[in-house]
Amino acid sequence: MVRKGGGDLGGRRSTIRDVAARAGVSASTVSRVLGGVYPVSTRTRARVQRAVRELDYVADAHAKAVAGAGTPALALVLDDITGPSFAHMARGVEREAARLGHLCLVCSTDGDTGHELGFIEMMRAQRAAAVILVGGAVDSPEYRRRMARVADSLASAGSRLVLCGRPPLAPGTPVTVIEYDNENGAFALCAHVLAQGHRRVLFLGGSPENTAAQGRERGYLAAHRARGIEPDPALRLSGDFTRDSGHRLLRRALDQGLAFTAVMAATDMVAAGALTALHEAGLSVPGDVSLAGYDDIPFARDLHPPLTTVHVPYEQLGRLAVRTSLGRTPDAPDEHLLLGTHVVIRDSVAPPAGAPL
Amino acid sequence: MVRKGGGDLGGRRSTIRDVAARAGVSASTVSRVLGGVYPVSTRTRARVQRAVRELDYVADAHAKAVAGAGTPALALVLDDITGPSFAHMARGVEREAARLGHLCLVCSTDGDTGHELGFIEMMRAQRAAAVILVGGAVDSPEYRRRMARVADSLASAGSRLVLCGRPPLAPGTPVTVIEYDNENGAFALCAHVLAQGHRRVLFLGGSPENTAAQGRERGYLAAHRARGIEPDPALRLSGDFTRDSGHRLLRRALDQGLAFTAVMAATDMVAAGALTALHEAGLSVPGDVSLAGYDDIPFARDLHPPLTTVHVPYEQLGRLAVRTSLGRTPDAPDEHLLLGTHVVIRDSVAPPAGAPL
DNA sequence: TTGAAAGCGTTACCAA
DNA sequence: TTGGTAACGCTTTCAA
Repeated sequence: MVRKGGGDLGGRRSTIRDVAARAGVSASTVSRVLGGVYPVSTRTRARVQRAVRELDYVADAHAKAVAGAGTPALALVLDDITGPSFAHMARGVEREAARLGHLCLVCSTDGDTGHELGFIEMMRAQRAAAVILVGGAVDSPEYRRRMARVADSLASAGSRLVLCGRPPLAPGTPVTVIEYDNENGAFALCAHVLAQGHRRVLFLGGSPENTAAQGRERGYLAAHRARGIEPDPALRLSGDFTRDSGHRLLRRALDQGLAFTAVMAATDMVAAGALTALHEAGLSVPGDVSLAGYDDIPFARDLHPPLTTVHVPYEQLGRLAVRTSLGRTPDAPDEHLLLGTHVVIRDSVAPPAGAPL
Repeated sequence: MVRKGGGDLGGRRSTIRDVAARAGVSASTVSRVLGGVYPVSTRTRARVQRAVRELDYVADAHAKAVAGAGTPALALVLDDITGPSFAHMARGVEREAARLGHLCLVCSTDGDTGHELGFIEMMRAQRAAAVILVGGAVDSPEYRRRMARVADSLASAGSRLVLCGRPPLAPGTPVTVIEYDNENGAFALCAHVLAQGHRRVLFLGGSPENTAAQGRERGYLAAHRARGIEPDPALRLSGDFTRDSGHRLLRRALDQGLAFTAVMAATDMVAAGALTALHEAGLSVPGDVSLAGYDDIPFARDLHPPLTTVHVPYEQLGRLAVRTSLGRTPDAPDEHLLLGTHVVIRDSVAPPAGAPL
C-alpha cells in the first residue's frame, strides 16, 4: 500500500537523520533548528524546515526523554473520572498542565489500593514530573507508611507526590498536600441547618473509613455540639459517595420509621439520590424535610428544589496541584495547603414544619 | 540531604547497569529476568530480583520505547472532561486501556481546533498506539481534509485515528469511526413526544455546526414529517450543550411568548437547565409542559420529574474505541461502527393539558 | 555556522 | 545460561 504525502519510508517513522539527509545537513543541525535557540544560518534553517514539512516529521518524544530533553508528563490518579467533583479536578489539572506544556496521564483505580500502587510504579517508570493522587483515602498507619515510601521513591526519581484531598503524611516527607476543608464546610452547613430549627438531622455519609467522609461527619457532629445538642447516633448512616447510595440509604431510613426533619448528605450525588427517594415517598422538600448536599456540582442548581450545599473549588484545586508540584525540587520539604469552602444557600433547607419563626 | 532506602545514587535514578553491578551480572541478564520469559538460572534470578528490590528499580519506559519494546500509550482527545457523557466515554477508554496494559494520555481542547491539531501532533511524537477523538465536530470539507491528513500521518507513524461520535471520512482513509445513532435516537424520542399529542415541540439544540446537534435535530424533524407535521422553524433554537444554555434559551422562549407544550433538549444537561427555568416560571412538568433530554446521564433520574431521555452507551463506546483500534494494522481500511440507542421513558413527558386521551 | 561522536537506558542479536 | 555489542532516535559537547 502506498502512503500519500512525501514522507514515505516504507512504513517507518521518519527520523532526524532522514530529515538531515533530505536537507543535506547533519542530524545535529536539524536538532538545532528544531530546538530553536541555536545559531543556524537562514539558508540552512529554511532547507531543514522544508524537509521537516515534506517528511511530516515530528521528533520522537521518547528518544528526547532518554536524551535528557523533553518535558515530562504529569500523572493524575483518581478513583473514577465519572464523579463530577473528580472530573472538575481533572479539568483543572489538565488545563494547567497544558498551559505549562505538559501532557497528562490519567489512571482510574476504582478504589483499589493495589491498582493505585501499580499505577504509581508505572508513573515512576514514565519519569512523570509529578504524581497527583486525588480523593479521600483510608487513613491508617499502613496508609502513611505506604505513601511515605511512595513519596520517597518518587522523589529519588526526580518526581513529586501530590496528595489532593487526602490526609497529610509525617512532617519531612517529600510530599505536597492540598486539602479543602471538609470539616469546617460541613460545620458551617450543618450550623445553617440547625439554625433553621432542625434538631434531628439525618447524616448520609460515605465509607466510614474515608477521610473525606470522616471530615464531613466531624463537622456535622461539631455543629451539633456547638449548639449543645448531642446528635442521635442512629441518625448517622454510612454508604458511599454515589447517587444510588443516597437513594438506598434514605429509603431504608424511611422504611425503618426513623424520625428526622432534615437530611445532610455527604455529597451532592448522595443528595440527589436521597431527593428522589424523598419524592418517591411523597415527601416535599423543604416542606416536609430539608436537604443539604456537599460539593456544589453544577447540577445542584437544577435539582428541585435547588440544593443548598457547600462549594468546593475543585478546578482550582487541580490547577494548584500542578502549579505547586512543578518547578519545585523533588525533595523539597513537605508543603501543606488548605483551601477554604463556603456554603451556598439555595432552596432546599427551610425551617421544619411547625417550627417557631 | 540523605535519601532513605538502599537505592541512593546521589539523586540519580538507578539504571539497569546499577542493578547488574549490584547483582554481579550483566545488564543483559537483568533485562532477561525482568522480561520474564527467558531462561535464567534460579540463583541468578534471585540475586537480580533482590538487587532490583534493594535499589527500588523500575525500568525506564522511554528507554524501553526507544529500544522498540514497551507498550505504547493511548491518547484521548476531548472537548471537556467535565461533560458527563464525555466522562463516561473517558472511563470506558481508560478502563479498557488499563485492562490491556496501556496507559492513557488525555487532552482537553475546549473546542479549539488548533489545540486539537497540536495535541494530535504531540500524540504522534509520543508514538501513541491510537488517538481517539471524541465528540461532535463541525463537518466541512476543511474538516474532512484535515482529518484525512491526520489519519494518514498517524497511520504512517504506526498509529491509528479513531473518531468517536464524529462524521466519517472518505472511504479508504485509515480511520476507525464509531458513531452512535443521533438521528434515530432523536427520531424515536420525538415520535414518543408527538404520540402523546404534542404538536408544538420546542427544540433546544446545540451549535448548528455540530454534527451531534445536527443529527438530533434531523431526528426531531423527521419524526414530525413522519406524522405529516411541518414543524414551526421558530421552535428550533440553538445554543450549546451546557446547562446554562438550556436555562437561557428556555427563559428567552418564555419571555418572547413562544407557544409550545413540550420541550426536547439536545442534551440532558440542556434539559436540566431548561427544567429549572420552567420551574422558575412556575410551570409544572409534565403538567404544563413536557420535557425530554438526550444522553441518559445518571443524574437524569434525579431530576424532578425524572427525565425521559435517550440512552447512549457511552462507556461501551469508549471500550469499543480502544478494542477496535488496538490490534489492527495501522493502515487497515476504514471501519465504521454504528451503535444503537434506545429511549428510556420516565415521567417528564405526558399528554398536553386538555389533550384527548 | 556546522559536523562527528559520545551518551542517554533499554533490548536483542550473536557468541561463548 | 550468560555476556558483549549494536541499535533505537535524539541531544550535546567538542572540534573544526
